[in-house]
Amino acid sequence: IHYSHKHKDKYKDKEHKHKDHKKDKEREKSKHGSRYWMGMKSLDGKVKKEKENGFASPPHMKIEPEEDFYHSPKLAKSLKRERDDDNDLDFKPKKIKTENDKKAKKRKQEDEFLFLFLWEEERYTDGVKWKFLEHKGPVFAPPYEPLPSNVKFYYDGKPMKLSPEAEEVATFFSKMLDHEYTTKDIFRKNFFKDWRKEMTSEEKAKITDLKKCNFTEMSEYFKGLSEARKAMTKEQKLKIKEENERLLQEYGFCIMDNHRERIANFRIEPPGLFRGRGDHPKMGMLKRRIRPQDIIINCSKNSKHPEPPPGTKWKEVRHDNKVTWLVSWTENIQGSIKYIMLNPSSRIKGEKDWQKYETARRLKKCVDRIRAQYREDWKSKEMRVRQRAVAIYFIDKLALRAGNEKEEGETADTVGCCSLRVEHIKLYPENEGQEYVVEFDFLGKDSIRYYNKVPVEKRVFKNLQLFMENKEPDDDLFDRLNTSVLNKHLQELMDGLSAKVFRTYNASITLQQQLKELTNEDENIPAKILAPPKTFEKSMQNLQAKIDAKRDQLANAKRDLKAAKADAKGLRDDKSKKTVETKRKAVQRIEEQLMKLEVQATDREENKQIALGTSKLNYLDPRISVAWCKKWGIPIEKIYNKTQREKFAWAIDMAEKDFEF
DNA sequence: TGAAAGACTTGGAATAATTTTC
DNA sequence: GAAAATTATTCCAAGTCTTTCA
Repeated sequence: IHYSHKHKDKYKDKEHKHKDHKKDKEREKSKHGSRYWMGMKSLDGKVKKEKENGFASPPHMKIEPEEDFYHSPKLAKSLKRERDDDNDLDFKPKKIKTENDKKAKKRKQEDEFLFLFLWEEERYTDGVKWKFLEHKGPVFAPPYEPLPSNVKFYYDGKPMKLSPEAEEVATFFSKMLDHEYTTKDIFRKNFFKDWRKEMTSEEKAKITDLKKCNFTEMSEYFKGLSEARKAMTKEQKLKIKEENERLLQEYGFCIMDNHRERIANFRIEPPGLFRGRGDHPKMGMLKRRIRPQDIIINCSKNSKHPEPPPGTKWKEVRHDNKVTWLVSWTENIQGSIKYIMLNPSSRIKGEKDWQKYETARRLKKCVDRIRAQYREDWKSKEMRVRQRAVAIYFIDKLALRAGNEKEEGETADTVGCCSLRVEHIKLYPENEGQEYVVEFDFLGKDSIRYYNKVPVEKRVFKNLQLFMENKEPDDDLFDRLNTSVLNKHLQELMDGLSAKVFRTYNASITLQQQLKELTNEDENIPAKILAPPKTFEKSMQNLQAKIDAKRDQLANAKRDLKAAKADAKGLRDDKSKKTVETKRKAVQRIEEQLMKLEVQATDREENKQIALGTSKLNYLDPRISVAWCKKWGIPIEKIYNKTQREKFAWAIDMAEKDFEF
């Protein structure tokens, strides 16, 4: 086949240029990952044509490289060499499931296409993420529209016309008036300080006390606007929808290496007041408006780069194909960089996701060894080794996050494993009949409280006592450890291993086990798996409230019935008899409703068992669920909604019913 | 070597769209 | 057919981890 050489040469070229083998991982990744993505919506119609060949449709052949898709870098390398040496264009996957011979010839063609594409994908070595990238740039926040003159701001009871700059910031506050934030001291203090920066000197002189500011008219005005928006006619709503769709079509997609890909966040974040989570020292600060001169554009040299709005300039246009972002800017609250990147359905995100689960599957193979190792290390002579070993145990057993250190005063005070302080744990040699109990109580990511009482192994317990000796409550529990030391160690234990891999691994392996356990042949499976909503607890509470209300209602109805009966007994007329009947019916009806609610409640509670809830999107290998669906004939739509199906398209395509995590 | 910068994933809250209930 | 409840989507803060820099 003629087109082979060109590619071959390209490949060889690369090989010579890059002698370092650090990135073998990347190569190995694309080897099998491309299977799905290469068949995806393509721009030049090339793949589409192949699709007519039956190639890009769900595969009826299956490639089964040894070792569950994973090659150690070394192996990957040698496989590659082999091919290279053979000048191998009729490279065949090791095993092909053949259904019949008729299709064999066709399949061979497919293999050649497959090979070609694998070839193509293999170019991405040394961190290169794409070859071609073109997009339309970001959509900026709409400019500020001054308030109508009848909407006034009052200072100290008197109306006061603000300059547009000061007024805009005031509107940010007024829009949050109903929010708890605006009652918090830090929020108010930060807001007022930043607001004053936007004021004219006259305004600054006059407005000196936030308590004297009255934003209610402004607040009412915005409430009115949102009411009006809700009350719009069908046509008006449709018009807005169409406009949004137009914007999406124009700015919401980019072209990356022959694919038209959806962009995740093509709109620049509008200005507003920073809302931190928990006790964030910066809450209330002004998030300033992003202008074209703040924006760095990233695209390929040979693309048509986006034009800045008339009369403006980009900060920079660069061509860095070692990164995946299209647009970036520096945010003014923390000074961190924000990015515009692709949607989870894109090749670049999907491949990465897939890779993540492959890493977790590799952990499965050596987790026993690693566990044995850290248990051994609990006995180490070296303090840092012991601390490391106990930390890994927590990460593995309790799914704690790594816990990077954070700059004090810049963010809320939250911790993870490595940043735990003495004050965050309590030790109980005995507690409620269990030995060696550790009580965790700390604020984790997003200032969400982690509270847990767990019995641990004696050695762990003794070590913790040791770590806490002679320390103040606010001292680090693991004073000889940080995340970079920890991850360096993990990396040595397994290529690609870091703390968060344990979360992925443990979540996925547990899901698989649970599915196996809880699904039995003769049962009518389906309802079980239906994922409880993220708001599970809340909806459970709602339901409970309903049940309680219904009970009250029932009690009332019964009382009424009794009263009516008594009446009827006394009066003995038709009318009161009738009332008794209706009351009786009412009681009956309410009883039925109550029953229904109670059934609902137990159903929901039981469903929790295989809760696919929140972790579904980030920690559970989608192939497990996909395989389960295929095995039990459950439509995938029951598990994943549209967005999720797009994100996991690779898994839906890739996983067979016998997939094992 | 350690801090800072950079890139990318994770996850809650707000908001929009859709479905259910009354 | 409106209101309420539920579910989907968007938004963006807060993490993790890698790379760069001094």
